[in-house]
Order: sequence, then structure tokens, then C-alpha cells
Amino acid sequence: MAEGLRERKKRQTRQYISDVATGLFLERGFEAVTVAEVADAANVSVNTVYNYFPAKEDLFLDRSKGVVDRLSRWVRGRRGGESAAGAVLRELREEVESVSPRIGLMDGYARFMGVIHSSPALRSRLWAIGQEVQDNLEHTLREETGAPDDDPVPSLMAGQISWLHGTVMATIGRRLMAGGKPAEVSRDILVLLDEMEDLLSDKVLNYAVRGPE
Amino acid sequence: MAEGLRERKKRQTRQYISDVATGLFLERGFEAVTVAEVADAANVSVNTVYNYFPAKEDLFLDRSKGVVDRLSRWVRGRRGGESAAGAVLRELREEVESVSPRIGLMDGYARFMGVIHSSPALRSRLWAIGQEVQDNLEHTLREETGAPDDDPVPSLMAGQISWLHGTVMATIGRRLMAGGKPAEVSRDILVLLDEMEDLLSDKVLNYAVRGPE
DNA sequence: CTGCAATTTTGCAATGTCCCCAAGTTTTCA
DNA sequence: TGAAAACTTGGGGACATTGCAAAATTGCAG
Repeated sequence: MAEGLRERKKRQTRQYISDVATGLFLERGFEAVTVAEVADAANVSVNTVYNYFPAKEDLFLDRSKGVVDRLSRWVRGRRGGESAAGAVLRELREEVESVSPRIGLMDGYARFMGVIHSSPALRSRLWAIGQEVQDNLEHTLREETGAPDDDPVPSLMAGQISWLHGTVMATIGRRLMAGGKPAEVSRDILVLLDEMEDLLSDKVLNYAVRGPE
Repeated sequence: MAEGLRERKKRQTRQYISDVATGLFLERGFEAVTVAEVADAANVSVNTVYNYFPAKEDLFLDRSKGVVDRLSRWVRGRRGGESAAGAVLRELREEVESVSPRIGLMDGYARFMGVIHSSPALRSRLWAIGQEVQDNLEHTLREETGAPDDDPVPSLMAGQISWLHGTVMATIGRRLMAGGKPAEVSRDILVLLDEMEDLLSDKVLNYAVRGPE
């Protein structure tokens, strides 16, 4: 067995604490719930909470872990003849068209974003995650293109592509908080994506094109 | 008299506290200095510090206040035949060419950025300021172009132009922290500006062009 | 100049996040 | 089954931030 009972129990405890905390935050807001309350509700000590989560914000934004390498993954998986930005645009369109909960297109995400929106600490954390996404992407672009460390272009490209992704995510959040239904927002975002693609220069749209397979 | 003695004294106290705090932070780092120490060094009580500054971070980033409407000012002051992005590019080039301390091109800015860099709290605040710059710009663009509130284009344009500004500021900080001299960094940034302008599409470069005077 | 009202400053107490350490407890594995 | 390793917990504490009411200052009218 690749995983002992101990590991399983740890994951379970961690997940339980995060779930309990998320429930409380969704119900009463981030600042209004103390870590002590979370610990109580999860039947563990405050120290145990901090044993699993470095900071209170991580109790709520734990699930965003799958996001940090999203752009890198998409770029690495780009098709033959497709550029980095092209792959991201395509993947985004696919997620949006399928009204995927992975990008927040689901009922309940509005309340989730609402909690983040009303807490400076959570907003910071979200920004930090976005930064991480961008840094990872820059690193991937350097690998994929073999650009030297002092070449600023991969950094600029990562900035543009992250802007694309970040703007889409932010807009989805805003529209849902304004009362839009996922299906409606999905349609709006597809239009937004066309507008954004229009705003990008050919330099960006043709960066890091993968040779035909 | 437009201003009483009381007002003057308040401004003076505020400035003094900020100066003392900045000195301590530059010397020992942001987290290593407590608010109590700042208060002591400034001969006031902790409550007085909080009377002037909403949070510890504001003690260090107080001077950045002149930045929040920078892009708006530049865009509003664009010349006849000049676009929003064009004006920002021109103003940036002027500041960079003149090695202006307003954009951090000065000895000592490296240490300043170093303090920010090593404190998550300060980095967040800096990001928040950048967000404010962008929001102001978006508002200005809507005013200048008369775009309706539901038109997403001004928001996208503000995003692109802020990206320009933010990337320049971040790069200046990075280069200076890496040991570059202001004059050298100035030259590098001019090259960077050319590269960035190259990356922007005509849609962006020709947005909100002011009619000939 | 003096005294009062407005404004500031300060002390004190409290809350909440987060860290550190030492003392249990539980799980793993020889 | 008996350590050794890994978790959990209680206690203590540093520090940012806030609320409140007393105390010190200041502006200004008389």
C-alpha cells in the first residue's frame, strides 16, 4: 500500500477542518469567524488547525491549490501549431462553454466570491495565488522556449497571458456576485474572450508556437 | 488664514511619525520593528500612531499616496492626437529618461523595495495601491470616452495600461535590488518600454485618441 | 489674559492571529 | 510488544488593532 493509515487520517482531518471552516465562513463571513470557533466546531485544538494550515486564509482558499499550475499545464499541453496564448484561450473557451465549476461557473460560487470580496486578507491571498500562477507560467515559458534568464520577453508574455486568465476569473466572480446565472455568465464571458483576443497583438498570439507534430 | 495652527501641527506630527517609522523599517526591516517601538521613537503613544495611520503598513507606504491618480492624470493630460496608452508611454519615457525619483530611479530605492519585498503585508498593500491606480484609470477612461457602465472595454484598456505601468515599476524595483545603478536601469527600462509597446496591439495603442486641438 | 469648549493624546483592557515549547497520545514497525 | 516517530494539546506569549474614558492641549471668545 502506497499510503498508511496515518496519511489517510491526516488528509481526512485536514479536509474536515477545511470543510467546517468553509461552512462557517460562507455562513457568517471570514472575519466574523475566529480560528478558535473553527477549532471548536471541528473538535480539534487551535494548535492543530495551525498545524495543517499556515494561516487562517488557507482554511478558505485551500481548494484553489489546483489553480497554481493551471496556465503552465495548459501551455505545456498546447497542440502542434498552437501558441501559448492560443492554448490558454482555447482551454478557457472550453471551460466557459461547458460552464465548468473549475472556473467558478456554478451556483454557490457567488457567495464564495462574496466572502473573499469582503475580506482584505482573502483578497490579498487571492492576488498572491495569481502571482504564483504567473510566476509558474513564466518559468514554463522559459523552459519551453529556451529563453535566457535575462530575456524579459517571457516575463512580459506571462504577464499578458495571466492578465487574460485573471480578468476572466475576476469578471466571472463579479458577474455572479451581481446575480448572473452561470449559464448567462458563460455566454457573456465568451464574448469577453473574443474582445480580449482582439486586444492582444500578434506578437502575443504567436508566441511560443509549438511546431507541427 | 486657510489653515490653523492645529492643522499644521497635526500634519507635522503625522509626518514625523512616518519619518521615524520609515527610518526604523529601512534599518531593521518591517516585521522586526513593532508599532510600540515606532511610537516610542517618535515620543507618542501607540494610540496616537493608530490615530494617524490605519495600519502599520501605512507608516511605510504613506508617500506612495501621490501614485494613485498618476495614470488618470497622465491620460487626462494627453495631447491632441494622442491615445491613452500613448500618453502613458510618453510620460513613462520622460520619467525614465530623466532618471526621476518619482518612479524610483534614485539611490536608496533599492533598500526601500527590499523592505517591501521581504514583507508579505507590504507587498499586499503595494498591490492594493496598484489596484486603486487601475480603478481610477478605468473611471477616467469611462469619463473620457463616455462609454456606458456595462461596456467592458474601458476595464480591459485600464488593465492593459496598468500592466504597462506596473511592469515598469516592478522591473525598476527588481533591477535596483539586483544592484543596478539608476542610470543603468534607466537605459534598460527604455529598451523594455520599446518591447512593451511592441507587444501592445493597435487597438490598445489607439484607444481614446484625443481629437486634434 | 483667562476660562471654556473642542480636539488630541494617552492609559488600560481586550480580542484575535500566530508562534513556541513541553507533555501527552496515537500510529508504525522492527 | 516495545520503542521510535508523528500528532495533538495546553499553556504562555508576542504583537497588531480597537474601544473607551480620563487627561492634557489648543483655539478662541470675552
